[in-house]
Parts: sequence; structure tokens; C-alpha cells
Amino acid sequence: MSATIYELASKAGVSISTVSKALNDSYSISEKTKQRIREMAEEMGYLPNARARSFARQKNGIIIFGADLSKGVGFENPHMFEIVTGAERYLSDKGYSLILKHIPKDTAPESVKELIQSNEADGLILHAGILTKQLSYVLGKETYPYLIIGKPDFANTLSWMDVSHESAGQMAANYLLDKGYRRIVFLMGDENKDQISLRRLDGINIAFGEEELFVETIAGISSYEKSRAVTEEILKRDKIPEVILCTNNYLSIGCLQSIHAKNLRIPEDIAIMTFDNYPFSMLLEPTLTAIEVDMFEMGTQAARFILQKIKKPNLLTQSFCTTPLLLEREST
Amino acid sequence: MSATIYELASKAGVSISTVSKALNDSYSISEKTKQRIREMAEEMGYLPNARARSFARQKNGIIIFGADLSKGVGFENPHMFEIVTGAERYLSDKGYSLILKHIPKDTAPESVKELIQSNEADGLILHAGILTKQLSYVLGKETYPYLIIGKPDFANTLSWMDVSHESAGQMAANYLLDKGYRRIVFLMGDENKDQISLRRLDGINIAFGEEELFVETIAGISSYEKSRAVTEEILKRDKIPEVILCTNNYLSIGCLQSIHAKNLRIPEDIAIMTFDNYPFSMLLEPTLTAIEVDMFEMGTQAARFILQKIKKPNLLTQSFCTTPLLLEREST
DNA sequence: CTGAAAGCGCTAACAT
DNA sequence: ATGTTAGCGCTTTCAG
Repeated sequence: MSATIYELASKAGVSISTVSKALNDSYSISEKTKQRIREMAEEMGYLPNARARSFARQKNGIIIFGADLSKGVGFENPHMFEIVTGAERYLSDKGYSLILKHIPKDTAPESVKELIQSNEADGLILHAGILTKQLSYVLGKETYPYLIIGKPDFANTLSWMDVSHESAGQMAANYLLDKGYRRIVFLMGDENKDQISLRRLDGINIAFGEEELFVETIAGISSYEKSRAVTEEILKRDKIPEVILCTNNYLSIGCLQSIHAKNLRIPEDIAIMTFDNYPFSMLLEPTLTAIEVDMFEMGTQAARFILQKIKKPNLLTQSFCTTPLLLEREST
Repeated sequence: MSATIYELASKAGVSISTVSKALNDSYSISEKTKQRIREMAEEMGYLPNARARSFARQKNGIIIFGADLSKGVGFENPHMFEIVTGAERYLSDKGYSLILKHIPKDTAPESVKELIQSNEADGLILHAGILTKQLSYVLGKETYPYLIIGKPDFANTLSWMDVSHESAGQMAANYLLDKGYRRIVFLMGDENKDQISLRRLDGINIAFGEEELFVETIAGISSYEKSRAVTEEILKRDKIPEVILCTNNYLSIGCLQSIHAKNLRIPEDIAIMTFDNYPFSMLLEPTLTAIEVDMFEMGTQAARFILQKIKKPNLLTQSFCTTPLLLEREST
């Protein structure tokens, strides 16, 4: 056991409350005393016991990040960990810690209720992947600082934060239009399952609609191989498109291969653009122009919101959308 | 504030110590009383205050996972988060929580010292990326439960755990030999910087040495593009190798493209194998035979060790190496 | 089998 | 500017 406040106080010849105040930089302690006590603390290697402090203060400086942490999620969803990383950095800056916790979707309502009631943490960041209506009731009933990462897929009055996929789509389209491209093909995933692609398409349509232009969309491209095959077909046309826009890096690889196979030049003969910078749009040949979202920054913002909410619990429920970023590279 | 043990005790007409014991399943409380108290607790929605409990018990059930959490690490090092995920799952199973904490390498010694002294957690898992000799002294001096993830690159008496890259290399080589392949080319990264490839090569050499065979190694292949170029050269030879073994997925993509470009059949004309399952050896066409390491499992093991160490602090320092796994697919 | 009481180390209101 | 003291909610020893 390391030294306690009592030992430090007696060595310094003051009361424990003076020590406490000095260490917490209270205005009511003279600079001289503060200085002296701090030096002695340093000397003795005294550090306040975090557990006692949490107990006395009735808060422990912990924020929980709750999500489904199934095996493989590190590989399948690195974006989430990038958010976690950003959140951690902001929190530790402010003296907080981040607990990462597995919360399965089916038991989430009870789990979250318990987390709140047991005071294990001062606030909660939850991944929308585990969000259900039932969970939203739990969150709504308690006045506990929380934030959902990801737009809920039902009507709600929750606090949430998400990427604006619509803006991303619009940004991509506007960029292409600015560059003078007109005939574009958008390769996306399954029309029913791939909500993100659909939201991107909405954005694209807005931008093209303003110019009274249309986008050719090919849906159901769920793999590298399918995108290669579909691109091959596209390249057989009499008039090939000026640019192919892929909804993710995997599709762009298949696309690239078909283009390479035909010995077409990029971007002179046909251009290519993708969403997401991850995992290899910067590694391909040529490097791909991409729309990316700064997930780290998003984590930072989430953490900032939670800490605000802790300070001002009656802060209104709000939602935010983060702005995507254009990375212009060789492929356009 | 939710209910306290006092309220529950008074409702149940017993003392708080009885409640405490009942809830902690002490042997000295009758089953009947335990039953009754638990029911009442449930009914009132009583849950022990985690902060008070940590304080009284002098432990808080928290393990810290410390690593350099710089921006981008979620994408660059998903393996680490897979370990984190595995650790979290084991810990939460045992009633523990996992704090993820950014610890920059340069200040790690002091940071870790503070973490230990402030009792913020009951144990520490540290990524070898932030390990220095100075940090190893700190760890050696204190009797605090810790574990390093990753083999230290200097002599030490630390507790650490790592993937056995040598076994992985040996396993890959033995598999290829078993399949009858003899002429193999190993594509690896920079000979000075890429320690992991070197360790894999050691394993490969052991396996081939036993058969008195040699492996052709081409080093300095650090990108997708380089591997494509080098493979192109290889395929121009009179006698092409039977199989190309790539040290990672990115190299295998370049390799694949060159092979496809030449219209060679895989694995009939030439086979291909890679290390790591991530991020796309299962998505390529054909799917690639790969050696992978279960990082999730490694996290689980790390967590298990830490909890053991907490129970038995004088457990001897030890190190472990996890066994890699062969994923046989279409490319061999 | 149950209860009384002494902490656990620190914070914060109040008194000086 | 500093000290006194009453908690914070629970665990645990000891007595009954």
C-alpha cells in the first residue's frame, strides 16, 4: 500500500483537509503551502488513492463505450475502434478513463440499466448496433449522460451522432461534376441491406439533380469478384462511362483489375473514385481519390459531448453529423 | 441516486451486514434469508454502488490495457483491437472491466508508475510497442500484476506473451512440403525493419532444412505494387516456382494480379499462400490458403493470466507463445 | 446464523 | 488560510 493522505499531512504538519485542498488546487490555500505540500507529496511518492477519491466524490471519471464486441470485430469494424481511440484521447486529456464493454444486443436494455444504476461509470457511449426501442426507453427514463454512435433506425428523441453519408455522396458527386465528369456509374451493395450506400446515393442524386443529370446505379455488388465482373461488362460498351464510383475499397479493387486487364489508362480513359480511405485506397496503383470520414475526430466529439452532458445534465438532447473529407489522388 | 444497502436492510428488517453477506453469498447466512433479501433487492431495483464497493474492497475489478493509441491505429493495427476484444470478453465474464488507455512510449515509465501507485486498476496489460528498458525497471520494481503483449526486443525477466512467428513459418513450410511443393519463393519486407518476416523465415528455414531444401527469398517487397512487379519478373523465368508465399495479404494481391495477367491457373500452374487472414485473403479469387493467428484467443489468454496473477501475486514470471492456425483454401 | 461497529482514504461543508 | 468533522456505501471482523 502506498502512502495515505494522513501520512503526508502529518509529515507536512498540516491537516488532511489542507492537503486535500492543496492537491486539488483550492483557492483557499496559500501558494506557499500548496507548493510545499506538492513537493512533499512528490518526494514521498504520494498519489491519491483513485478508489477512495471516486467514492468520496461520487464519481469515478469513467466513461463506458458499449458495443457488441464479438470475435472478429477488430477486423470487421476498425472504424469503431478508431472512434474509441479518438474518444479515449479526449477523455484522458480531461482526466477521464474509457472502459470498453461488450454489450450483446439482446440483453442490452437490462445491461445498460444495471450499468446506470450501479454507478460503474459517469457516462455512456453506445454503438447504435446494439440499439433497440426497448433500450431507448431505458435511456429515456433515466437522466444519465449518454450518447449513441450511429443514427437510430427508428423515430426517437435520443442523443446520437453519425456520419453524414448523404453529405459524403453529395461531396463525391460535386467533386466529379467539378472535374467535368458527366457519365458516371455508381457501384453499390444490396439495395435492401446496404443502408449506407443508399444514403450516399441520396446525396449523389441531390448533386446530380441540381444539374439535371442522372447517375447510373448498379446495385447488388457485394464482393470484389462481382465488381470485377460487372466492370468487365461495362468496359465492353460502345461508350464507356467517364468514371466509376465505388461504395467501398473492396469494390474498387475488382474495378481496377478489370481496367488494368483492358490496359486502359486511369484517369485518362476512365477514372475511378471510392468511398472510404480504408483499408487500401492509398496503397493501390494508382492511388484512389476517396471520400473519407475522420472517425477519430468523431470519437473526440462524442467524448466532448458526454463530458458536457455530465456538467450540464439538462443539456437538450441533440444529434450531430460529422462532415466527410475529400482525398484527391491519382485516379481522377 | 438509487437505493442504498440501508434502505434495503430496513425494508427487510435485518442489518446491513446481513444484506451485504446475503448479496455476496456468504456461507454464514441461511438460504432462506438470502432468498428473501435477494428478492427484495430485485423488487426495489437495488444494486450495490460500484464505487463504494471498490473502496471497501480495495480493488475495483478494473484491468487497464495500455498502448499507443495514436490516430489511425484502429486501421493500422486491427490485430491489437482483436486482442483487446478477446481480453474484454474474458474479463467481463469474470466480473472485471477493461480500461483502454493511451500511453505514449516516451512517458510510459512515469505513466505506468502513476497508474500502479494510484490504484486506478487491479492489473495492467501493456502493448510491447511502448516498452522500453526504463519501463521494464518500473515493472520489475513493483509487485503489481502486469503482462506485456509482444516479445520484448531486449533481454529481460518480464512476463510477456506473443505470437510464435517461427512456428507460423514452420507450419506454412511444412504444409507446402506435405502438399508436394518444393520450389518456393518467399516474398518478404525490408530485411532490417521487418522483424516478423524474419522470424517467419527462420521457421521456414527450419522446415526446409530438415528436408535439405532451400527457399528462395526475395526481400524488400514493401508494397502491393512491388509484389506485382517482382512476380511479373518471376513468371518470365524458364522454370517458374511451384508456389509463392507472401508475408502478408497486401503482397498477395499484387502477386495475384500478375498471375491473372498471365492467365495462369491457380493452383495448377502456380500456387499462392499468405500469412494473415486479414484483411482479405478470404475475399480474393481464388480464396487464399493462409496461416493466421487467433488474436482474440490471445487476448483471452492474456486476461486469464492477469487474473491468475492477481490471485497469486507470487506466480512466477512467464512467457507464452500462441499457436498459429492453418486455413486451407483454394489457392494451394 | 445475525448484528454492531470499525474502518476503507478522501472530499467538502462548516467552523475558526 | 487552515482545521474539524461528518459523511460517501459497502465489507469484514468480532461478538453474541
